[in-house]
Amino acid sequence: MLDALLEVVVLLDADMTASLARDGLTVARTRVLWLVRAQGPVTQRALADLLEVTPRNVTGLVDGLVAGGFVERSPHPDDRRATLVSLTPHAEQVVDRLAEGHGELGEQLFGSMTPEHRRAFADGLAHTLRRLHTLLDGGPA
Amino acid sequence: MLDALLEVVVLLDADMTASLARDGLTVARTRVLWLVRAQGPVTQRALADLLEVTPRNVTGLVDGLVAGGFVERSPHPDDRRATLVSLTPHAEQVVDRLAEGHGELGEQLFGSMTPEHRRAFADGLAHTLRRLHTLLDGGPA
DNA sequence: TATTGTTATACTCTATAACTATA
DNA sequence: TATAGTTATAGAGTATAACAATA
Repeated sequence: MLDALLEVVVLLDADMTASLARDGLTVARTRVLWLVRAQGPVTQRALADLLEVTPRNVTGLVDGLVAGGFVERSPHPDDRRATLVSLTPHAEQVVDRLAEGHGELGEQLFGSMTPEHRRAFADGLAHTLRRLHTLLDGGPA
Repeated sequence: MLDALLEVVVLLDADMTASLARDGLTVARTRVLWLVRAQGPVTQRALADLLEVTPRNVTGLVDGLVAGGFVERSPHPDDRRATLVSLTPHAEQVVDRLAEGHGELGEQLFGSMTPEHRRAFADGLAHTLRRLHTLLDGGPA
């Protein structure tokens, strides 16, 4: 069963990577866009905390997104050390489309399950998630 | 539901990455070890085909594994162009232990499910896998 | 001619450390 | 002193292209 789950992991990753590549995006950069859309303009420091990644890494991700025309940097109005990152209109469109695709993918993956199967599968996922959180948080180092 | 599945993806990846790091391994290099264990000594060309990765990439992966003492290169007996990659005794031990850990992880994730739940979840995974294969193989480009 | 594996080069994601400008 | 973001440096995974040795 773990093998099936791991195969799902691999295929989902391949599907998402290929899909994003068509828009000139990567998984890591798309996570940034997703956060900025949810939060509105944010500092790079906040992005680093939310992504659980170093500030240096955020610099690189934002550099790539600026070069691709997905985000813009602007000075923070109150703190001259800080930079605000915001979506361009183009990125807003792209991310909206990605959100639609997200819904469609769910429909394609689970839409043909019967309601009972879907509920049973959701239960299994919830169970697995709880176990994984236990492993990662409280598990043996 | 897709969100739960994606969270499982992220956490599983984090768990495996952390676990492998304790042995001085990465996910990509471990895939090589896994294949070599299954196949016996193989050429780098064969590894490139099996991993669906470029030959140049295999050179790098094998370089890293040689440096870590996990694999050895030896000349192919019949084809002087080719190189055979084989596991060191140390790697055999490590991979055996990883295989045990694989079993334990399955037990930790699914062992506390009731048999009916486990079967239902396995069904859901199989369904999802079929849909993913359809998407990736025959899906719209 | 075709194949095996390499060097050369490049891009992405990630990290630590040192530094600048600001708070 | 502390914080925000940068440059400098490094390692890992991935790719294409050119090339040498061999088939």
